[in-house]
Amino acid sequence: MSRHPDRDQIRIESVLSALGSPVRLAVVRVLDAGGEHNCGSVLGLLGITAKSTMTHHWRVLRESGVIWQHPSGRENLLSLRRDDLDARYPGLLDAILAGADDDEALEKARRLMAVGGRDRSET
Amino acid sequence: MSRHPDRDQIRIESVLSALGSPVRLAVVRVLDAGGEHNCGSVLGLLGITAKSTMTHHWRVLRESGVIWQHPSGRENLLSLRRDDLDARYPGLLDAILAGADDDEALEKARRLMAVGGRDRSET
DNA sequence: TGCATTGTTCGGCAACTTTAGTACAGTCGA
DNA sequence: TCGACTGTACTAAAGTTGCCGAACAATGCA
Repeated sequence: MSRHPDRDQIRIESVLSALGSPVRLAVVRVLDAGGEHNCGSVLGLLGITAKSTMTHHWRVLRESGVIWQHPSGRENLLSLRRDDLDARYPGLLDAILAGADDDEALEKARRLMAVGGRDRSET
Repeated sequence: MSRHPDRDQIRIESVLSALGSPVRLAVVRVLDAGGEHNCGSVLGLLGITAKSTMTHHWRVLRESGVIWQHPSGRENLLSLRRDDLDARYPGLLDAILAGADDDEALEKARRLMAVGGRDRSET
């Protein structure tokens, strides 16, 4: 069931397209913030989504080399492959995570402006 | 015909999914290496592909905020939005471009090994 | 003005992605 | 051993992407 690529089998295109999805980027942010998670706990933090849907996303993240996924008891623990990603692509993950935070802050600020400052240009 | 996002409308997910494609990543590497290009010159460097296919890729790169595309005479000049990307996501573009170079070098080395060193594990 | 050049738009097609429902397999606790 | 729990496998529908040919628009040169 596994299929994790070795460190030197990771390709940047796969990493980028894996992270170029809102759901999967959110997963990676959760994993970066916390320690160990099982599938269900991440699923809870993201709000909705069916288990089978997430199984699909786990596979994309796993096969692109972004996460480790290993069974432990009846759970399947998830963790970021930070060491491998940092080794292959120094600064990439940090830049992406910082960028995601930045986007979120910017979005939040924009919403405040829309309420307090009379939004002028949006529909 | 344009539709370029403002700097603060750029979202990291769009950038990542734009660059998570071999063709578009190659385009960005070409733009990073050289100065100004028109559509045809990049198309030539990538080998094949129909013009209309590339028009599609230009749009993805343009609308995600990765490139500028502006008409000049009968050509359409392309350039990387390096300043905007660096401002929004410091280190991201450098990490990606370095990673792409690294992947390519690794791939090249692997091919040499396969010829000289008797490849053991591949199909 | 006529023609070649440059790239866009449009329509269609195949392949892939995302999502979810249902059924199932492994593990832990009672 | 039985049942609850965790997650995968399989299937399928809906949407998206990538690719291309043909027609079109804009420009510049002769």
